Amino acid sequence: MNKTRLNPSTPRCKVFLVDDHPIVRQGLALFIDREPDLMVCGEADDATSALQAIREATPDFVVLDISLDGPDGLELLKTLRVRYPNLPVLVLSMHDESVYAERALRAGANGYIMKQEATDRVLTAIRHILGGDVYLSDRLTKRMLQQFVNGSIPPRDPLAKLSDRELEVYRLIGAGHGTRQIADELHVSTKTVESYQAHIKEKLALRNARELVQHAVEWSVNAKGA
Amino acid sequence: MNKTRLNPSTPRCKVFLVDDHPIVRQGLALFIDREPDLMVCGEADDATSALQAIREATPDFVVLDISLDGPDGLELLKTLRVRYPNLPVLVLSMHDESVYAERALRAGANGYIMKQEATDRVLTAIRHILGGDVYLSDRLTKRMLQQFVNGSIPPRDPLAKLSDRELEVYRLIGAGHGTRQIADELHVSTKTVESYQAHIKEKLALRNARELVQHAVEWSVNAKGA
DNA sequence: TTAAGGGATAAGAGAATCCCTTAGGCGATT
DNA sequence: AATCGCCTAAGGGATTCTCTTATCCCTTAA
Repeated sequence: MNKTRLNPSTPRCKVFLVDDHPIVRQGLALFIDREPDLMVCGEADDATSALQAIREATPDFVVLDISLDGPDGLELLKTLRVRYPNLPVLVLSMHDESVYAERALRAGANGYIMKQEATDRVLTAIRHILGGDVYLSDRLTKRMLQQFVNGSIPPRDPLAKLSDRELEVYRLIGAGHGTRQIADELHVSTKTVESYQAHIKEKLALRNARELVQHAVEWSVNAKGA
Repeated sequence: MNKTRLNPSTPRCKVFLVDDHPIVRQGLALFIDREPDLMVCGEADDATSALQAIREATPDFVVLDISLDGPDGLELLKTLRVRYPNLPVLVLSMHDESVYAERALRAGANGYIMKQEATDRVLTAIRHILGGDVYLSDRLTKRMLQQFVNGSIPPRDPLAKLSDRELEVYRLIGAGHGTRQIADELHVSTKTVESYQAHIKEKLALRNARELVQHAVEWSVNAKGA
């Protein structure tokens, strides 16, 4: 078979991109459009517009960045899972796998890949997933298997104790956002955000609000950690 | 005139890319290479290999991501400034401007642009800089001007505008201390500490208390203030 | 020498947040 | 069926935030 031959009877797979960095989006788009069996059918830079655009573009595949402004990628992923249970989603992240990978998979992602990885890995991942597999890095696969074998492993990262929502708030705190601002971004009451902040403080053993901000900012500066 | 005709008498400007995300690098590369007057002459994903590759590729321009693994982009920028004082550098960052822009400019960057901005802005920025200008976002330009106005001519270190007492409070904020705690430590009233915090916010053009803590923590993490 | 400016200190007041307690709904696990 | 964790959010007092204003002291300039 010839990979370069375009066959109109097998139309290209329509891929939708969600990432708040236009550079990344357009870079990916150029790459994907070069493939004979793939094409980009739309893009979005935040969760809200993504949902709308996806409804109209009816993609066969979504590439999703975890760390969006406002409601983050994890939230969007969960919503997508409800509305389109069979739509395959590949999660992109600039963060180390240890922080988001497990959450993403639990939320129904079909694959997880870091932006540090080579670009053609994205294509590999897309094809793996379209073939029905789940795509993970070797390292992460090993870790998940190990976790499977000996029950659960002691979470070395204290952030693992945070729930998805709490982590989302934590991230926004690290970006310098205020309580009210976060409430608006997540479309919940300030009281709810206050609750999350209290939970985070307790789980991370932080004594007051300043220490919480300090912790979150330091984490976000390191931005990838181990 | 045909734009597609390559004219050997006006060689394309050689651009070097430094970013630890291959997706971003290749996306930018595809974009830049489409321009008739620009071309990518090399790439690197960390500071060390960047220095070596730049020596060999002799670029006319460098696009540099601030947040690299290992020695970060700021370090690399400073080194480049020493070795190639006239080599123009555009700094890319995924962080909000308030975090790194000042440091980058102080370290000698010719422009600062966020990955959230449109891709063609990168091209605009490159051309601006090649024309001898400095490229900043409108918002950032405004902020810098304001600091220029209500400060003095040398905005070298924005912290230089802080009084001794204010700097002391700033330090303690960066350590995660609360208002009351700082008041006790300095043996003054909480009202006084509140005043200092307000002064600091104004002098550094920070919008709210969270941003103040963010700024102070980031400063203390970088622990050099140089 | 009188005025002006900046730094250290702090009070007043309304808004926002912090902090602690409590709680309903929901899905998963037991 | 009971329990547990998560998401959501309310009540209420304590603290902080934010803005405005002010006094005292010291230095510099008119």
